[in-house]
Amino acid sequence: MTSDCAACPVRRDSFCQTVPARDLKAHSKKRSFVEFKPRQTVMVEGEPATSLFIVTCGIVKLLRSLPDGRTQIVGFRQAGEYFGLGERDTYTTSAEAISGTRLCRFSRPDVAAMRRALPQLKKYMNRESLRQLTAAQDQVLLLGQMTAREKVANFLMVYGYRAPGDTARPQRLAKLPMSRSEIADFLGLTVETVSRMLAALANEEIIAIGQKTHSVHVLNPVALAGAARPGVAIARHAG
Amino acid sequence: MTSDCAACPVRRDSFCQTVPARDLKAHSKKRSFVEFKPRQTVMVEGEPATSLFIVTCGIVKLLRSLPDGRTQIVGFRQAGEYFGLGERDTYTTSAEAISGTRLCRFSRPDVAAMRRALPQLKKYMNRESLRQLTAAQDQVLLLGQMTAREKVANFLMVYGYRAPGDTARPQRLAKLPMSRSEIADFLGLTVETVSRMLAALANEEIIAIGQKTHSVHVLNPVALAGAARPGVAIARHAG
DNA sequence: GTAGCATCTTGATTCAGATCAAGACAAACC
DNA sequence: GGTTTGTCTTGATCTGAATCAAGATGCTAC
Repeated sequence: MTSDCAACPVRRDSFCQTVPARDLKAHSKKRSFVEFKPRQTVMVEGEPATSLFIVTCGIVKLLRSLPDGRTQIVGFRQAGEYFGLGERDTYTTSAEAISGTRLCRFSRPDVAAMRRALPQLKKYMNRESLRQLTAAQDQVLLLGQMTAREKVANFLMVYGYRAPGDTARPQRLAKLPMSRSEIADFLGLTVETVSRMLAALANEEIIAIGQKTHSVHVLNPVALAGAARPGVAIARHAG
Repeated sequence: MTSDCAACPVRRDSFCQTVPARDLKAHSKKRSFVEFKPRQTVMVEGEPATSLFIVTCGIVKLLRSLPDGRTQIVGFRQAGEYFGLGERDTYTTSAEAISGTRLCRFSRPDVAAMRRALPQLKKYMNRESLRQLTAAQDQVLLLGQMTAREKVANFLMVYGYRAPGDTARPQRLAKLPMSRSEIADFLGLTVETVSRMLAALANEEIIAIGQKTHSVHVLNPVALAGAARPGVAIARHAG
């Protein structure tokens, strides 16, 4: 169950840390790993909800769509987080791999059995769904009240984390795993506006944008926090 | 535990239906009812999270604020629903009574004891937090992608429910419990825009607005659903 | 009654962000 | 190499909703 991808940071309180792989194995009959390439669909909104997915490696986006094609990303899921089974017997979101992704898939009865047998798993899932609720409320505040500049700054505060082991000066951020249009769909903006806001922040020397890779480097974390409004941040992995 | 206010509809799967009052009483040592007047504050974002509240009667709004005063309503809670204790050890939202409200308050240890002793309560709370998550994602889609007109139409589809026993023709909706400014804070709009959109819908004879009470009457549910975009609706009691 | 205050509506104007349009740049292919 | 294709950036213009500003209406108190 542990991530075998050194680049994927796993939260300390995550699934993998809470429930050792061997315990899961003992109680799950149909556990199976699934791999997804970038842009590949994992599940589709409205289809029967049969599986619970746990991210082992990579990053997945959860999305909701309107009939006319407008799409909103309601959250991201990273290593150690789960998605899939929820309130209803159909999936309430679609899911798509952003980077190359490895997921652990459990059938509904397996999940029920494991929840019964492993109290620490049940506890983890309850805590995690509360965390996802708080993150979704963060996103509601962001979408409902913030300006485009504030939205982008907040996004960078949360998702522009430094890669582990990166000690370079000036402080630099890892290449964002998501594209400009994914950032836009998450923030309720257009690609053009996201690009303009990044350009503006770069112009103020708060960030620098990599010439070739489009990666984002934070030059002035304090000013970035100011642009995001102090005391306000969306939780990582909103959802 | 049952609502003693006939006007407050209680969902069939709600707290009150799931867990009989006597069972709760047996396991809770410090259970107490609290009453709130309209506009009275129940809890404040950032303060230590000590209580879980269950709405017995009335309606409560949950809100998040930015340092500069901008406020976003992240959800409403009605009879049979709970709020308060969540992911963190401080409240992540403030709560304020909209109508006159009666709440049932439980201390943290009492909640833990009851969850241990009453499996149906634990199950209800898990289900309910998943429902609140789905509702919050509905709101994210609404805030991120919908126009003002669509937002207001969706809101009416969900919160403009018919009062029980109201069989009048033409179909009429109960007076909305929340003010225009509360609708605005929930939809990420301004009061003026909400008022204008309601006026526009009234002008198209999709709804009628009560002259004295500002209550909203639906004249043409089909057209209203059209304005909200078919197949898209925010779940009641978004949260 | 009417005075005071809060809420709601309506109109005029402004502006942030969307839309439309054109290039710039990069990775993938032959 | 050159061509194709997709993503990103930049500029010009448009527009939906915010803002600013009056009024209208309703509620409460006296």
